[in-house]
Amino acid sequence: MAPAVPALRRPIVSLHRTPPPLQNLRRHSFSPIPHEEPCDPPNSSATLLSRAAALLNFAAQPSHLSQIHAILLSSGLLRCFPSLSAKLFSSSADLDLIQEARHLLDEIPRPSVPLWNAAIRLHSRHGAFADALHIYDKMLHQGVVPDGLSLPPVLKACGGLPAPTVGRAVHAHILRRGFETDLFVQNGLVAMYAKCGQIPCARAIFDRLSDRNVVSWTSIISGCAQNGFPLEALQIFARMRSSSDVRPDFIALVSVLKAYMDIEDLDQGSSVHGLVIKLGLDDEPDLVITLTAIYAKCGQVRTARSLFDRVPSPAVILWNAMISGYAKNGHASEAVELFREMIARHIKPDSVTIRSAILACAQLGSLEVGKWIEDYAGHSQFKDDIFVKTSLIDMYAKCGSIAHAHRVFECIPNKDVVVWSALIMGYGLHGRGREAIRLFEEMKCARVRPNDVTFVGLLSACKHAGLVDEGWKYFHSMRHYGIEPRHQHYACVVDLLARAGRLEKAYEFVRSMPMEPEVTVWGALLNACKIYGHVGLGRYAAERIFALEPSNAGHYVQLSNIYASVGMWSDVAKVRVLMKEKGVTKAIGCSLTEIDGKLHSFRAGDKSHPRYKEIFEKLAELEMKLKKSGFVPHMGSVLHDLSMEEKEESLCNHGERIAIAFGLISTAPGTTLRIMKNLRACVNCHSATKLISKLVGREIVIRDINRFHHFKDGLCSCGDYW
DNA sequence: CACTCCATAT
Repeated sequence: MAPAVPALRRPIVSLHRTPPPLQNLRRHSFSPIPHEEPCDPPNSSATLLSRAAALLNFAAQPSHLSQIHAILLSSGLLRCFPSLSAKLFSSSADLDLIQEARHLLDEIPRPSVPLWNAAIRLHSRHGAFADALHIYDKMLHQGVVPDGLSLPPVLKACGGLPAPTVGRAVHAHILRRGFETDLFVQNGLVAMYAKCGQIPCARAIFDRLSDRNVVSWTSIISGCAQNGFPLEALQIFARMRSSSDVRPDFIALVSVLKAYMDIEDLDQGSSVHGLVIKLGLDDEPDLVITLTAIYAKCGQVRTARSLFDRVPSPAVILWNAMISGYAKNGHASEAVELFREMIARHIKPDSVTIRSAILACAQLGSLEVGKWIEDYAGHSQFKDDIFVKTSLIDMYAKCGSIAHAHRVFECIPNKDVVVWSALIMGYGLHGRGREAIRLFEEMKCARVRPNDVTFVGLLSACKHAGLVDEGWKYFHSMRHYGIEPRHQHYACVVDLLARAGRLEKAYEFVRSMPMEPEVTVWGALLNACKIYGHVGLGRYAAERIFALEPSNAGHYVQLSNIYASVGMWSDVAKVRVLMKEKGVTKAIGCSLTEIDGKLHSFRAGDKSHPRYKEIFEKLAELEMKLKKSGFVPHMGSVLHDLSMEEKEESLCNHGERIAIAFGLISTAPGTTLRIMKNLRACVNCHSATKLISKLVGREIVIRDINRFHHFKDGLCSCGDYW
């Protein structure tokens, strides 16, 4: 069978014009391969053969190689000189041309062991594990005896399979062949078992090693770190430091940092940073990437950025670490900005970059920037990437346009469970629970199996829409799918029960949980207690929360609101004192709105905007209209009795309303206003906005920290429960 | 021979 030869755009003669190989060839005058005589030589074949053999040494680009391949085929040389096939094979392997190498291997009558090894290594290195194993199998079937270099890539391929079955067979094979003393093979075994999740096996082999080099230690450490055992990884690293004089190299430290990243221990992580510097490895690109990632992931974006900035031309992965670090830690605009800088510098993003940039847009909440990124992704080579599409669905939902999210969804040919879950979650965010349920049912009809995240989406959709009975039913259907409910699921049910006013039942439900309730669960109870003014239970839930998460200001505010709703002012004051004692400060309320592709941010009584005079005129007009139609501030008495904290709350209302006023004067009548805020919607503001939507005949879409509120004709999509 | 960045979750 002839190997596939790519179509040539230019005539073959152009090869002879390609300067470097030919010039080199003339200068060095390579001798022809002596012992092989052409069987039926075409014209001047000896010259061609010598040139071809030499050219292969210089084939530095796939296009060179395929042209040489074409010459050899069309001239008949390949058929006459089998040695050229082997040479062609090695060149293809060196250039990572897997397909080409694979075809050539089949053409070679009796490949040597190094040739087999090269073929296995090539496939293994590129993740073509099944192919690598297939080639190994074929080698054995031809009676070829593998050497010590054959097995490490075979083991690597076994490690890429989900089950250790094949790996065990190869292990047995190794013992039979007597390779068990080869350190490289041993290291390969350790890594293989660790990757298949067989950590005890990996450790057993590692422990029995009489001689351990840096790769042995690295294999077991990274095996643990990469497979969900960060603590074991760190424990072994400690043993490496104390009981051996093997110096960790950059790869070992990358894995150690990854383990600290997983347990989010930045303190220890930065002490490893110290070690990195001490060992003089701080310019090692992979370590810079991992260090940047750990700082960014733990919220130290400035430190991460300073590492990033020290690198003159960062690799794509480093850009990714920085961009996703920004996106995940509330620095969405920096993430988008950095992504733009990357494009401006003509650095080609990969699919991870694009996904991180889309995530940043989702956090940013700007529909305009969101459309821009979709356009960008649509023109990239990742336009059909299901991961990219999934994040677009999430992004559009979080940017307030469920219609856009649905459009992306519709265009995905083979929707997997994550795609469905993302849209279900999106409908839930917008309070459209019925549609979320319909989607869920459609998904089941499409024979896609829901997972635990699907149920988080579905139950939170029921929660946001107040579909109590449906939520209860779906919660209990989880077990039919063999899904064990987790905290988020319990939290949704607690919320649903409490919403229906069944606080006692909700508490009973919390007590019946098979695990220790976490903040989300108590938080749901606390929220409901605020709605129903249930002081006793609210206080209890708050105490549990404070024990678990003492520095989150939102919880203190909730408790304070419960006291306020029933007029317990002295307790409100006590909460304030408690906050001061613990050094907890409330996040400053901030509302954003986007006009003509530009984001405008408004804070407490903000007068910094260039058009603030017009804005405040509009605001006064709105206040008057509200008063005229009988609007009474809901928490008037609260404001009267409280100082700092509630004042802030009231100012936050202003911030939101300033954004509305600004939107009204900046857009054509009837345009939907879109506003994002960093806190949850507050009662006073919420009822005012409902009325405003009616008074000015506008649809107002507000994204708070938890969900969307669609205000229209005096009503809100949340049904006044959030 | 060993390694880093990654979509869906209150």
